[in-house]
Amino acid sequence: MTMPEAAKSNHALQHQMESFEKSCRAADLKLTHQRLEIYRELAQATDHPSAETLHKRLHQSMPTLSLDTVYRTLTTFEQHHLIKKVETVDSQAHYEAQMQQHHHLICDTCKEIMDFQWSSFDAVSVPEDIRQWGAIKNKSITIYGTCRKCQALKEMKKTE
Amino acid sequence: MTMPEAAKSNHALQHQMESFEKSCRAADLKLTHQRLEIYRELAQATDHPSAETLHKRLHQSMPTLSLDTVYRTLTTFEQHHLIKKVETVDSQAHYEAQMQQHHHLICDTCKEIMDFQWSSFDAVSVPEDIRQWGAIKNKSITIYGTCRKCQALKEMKKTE
DNA sequence: CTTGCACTTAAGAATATTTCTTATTTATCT
DNA sequence: AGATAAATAAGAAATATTCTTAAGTGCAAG
Repeated sequence: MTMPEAAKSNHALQHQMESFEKSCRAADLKLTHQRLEIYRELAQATDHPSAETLHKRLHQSMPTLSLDTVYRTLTTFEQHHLIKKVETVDSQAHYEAQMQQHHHLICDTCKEIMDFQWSSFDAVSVPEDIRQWGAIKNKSITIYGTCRKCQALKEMKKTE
Repeated sequence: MTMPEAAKSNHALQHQMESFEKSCRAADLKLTHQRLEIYRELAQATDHPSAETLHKRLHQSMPTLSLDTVYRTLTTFEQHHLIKKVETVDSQAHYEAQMQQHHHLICDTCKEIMDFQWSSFDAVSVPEDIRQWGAIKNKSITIYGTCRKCQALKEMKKTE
């Protein structure tokens, strides 16, 4: 089991970019500056950002990048299975570039989404009567609770 | 383990309505016609409807019911933990009145969401290093795949 | 290395989803 | 039944996402 990823190393990111470029070529997607930067920004992020958040971050270095391009590009990537939309109860859609099997922890206070692995769960197959439902492709867990940071903040407020 | 609920029996629904009314009184929520009908419609539904879907269904019997009231009422119910918002990648928010621990099957073709139980999973506690993250309140599974109905349709198209 | 063309982008308009404002109505407590 | 705080309807507004169109760009063929 691995702990929540720290900022990705340059080497790992570069490798991921190369693999991304290869996938784009295979899918006949042109390698535009916008696509490369949007993918890189998402791959570097550890917080499952929304289109708006990505746009804000990229605006610094690409002042003419339109929000629509971010939306359109994320949708294109998702259709080609290069990134994933994250299931949330949020009004904005959130995205991740992490394509390996993993699960999510969501803090009910700060709403932060963290990745985690649980390989022994991944290995079990679902009960027979659920398999009847159809062709199962994937199963993933979402854990809800309050993260340590938010717990600590609540404690502080109590003692005030 | 129970299979996906069939249309709820009159008796069970009546019981659920009584329990709902009790919770409303306890929470100082006035028992308006709109609230009762919105809750009843959601409790009867097996498809995790959106506010818009509920509004369409209720419009027949309550032509003056506003969509805003449906949104506002669902939000109120959710804040009082009388219903739940369902995690999806959909642009519209989906709701359910089922408050017992359960999990979801989502068909990638027709997008239908079904409930299922997996009590042996519910019983296991999460690995130690994940428990470090904070105070865990709940864990739930989402299974993706193609339901039998949609599989059958795909087969038909192939043989055409 | 230039030219053509299909694909992509930016900008603003349009649509979709959800929430707010305000005047009116209603449930509940006397 | 009357008072009152809460809830509703209607339309306006805010937020989130997608579409239209004209201009720009990657990349393949010459």
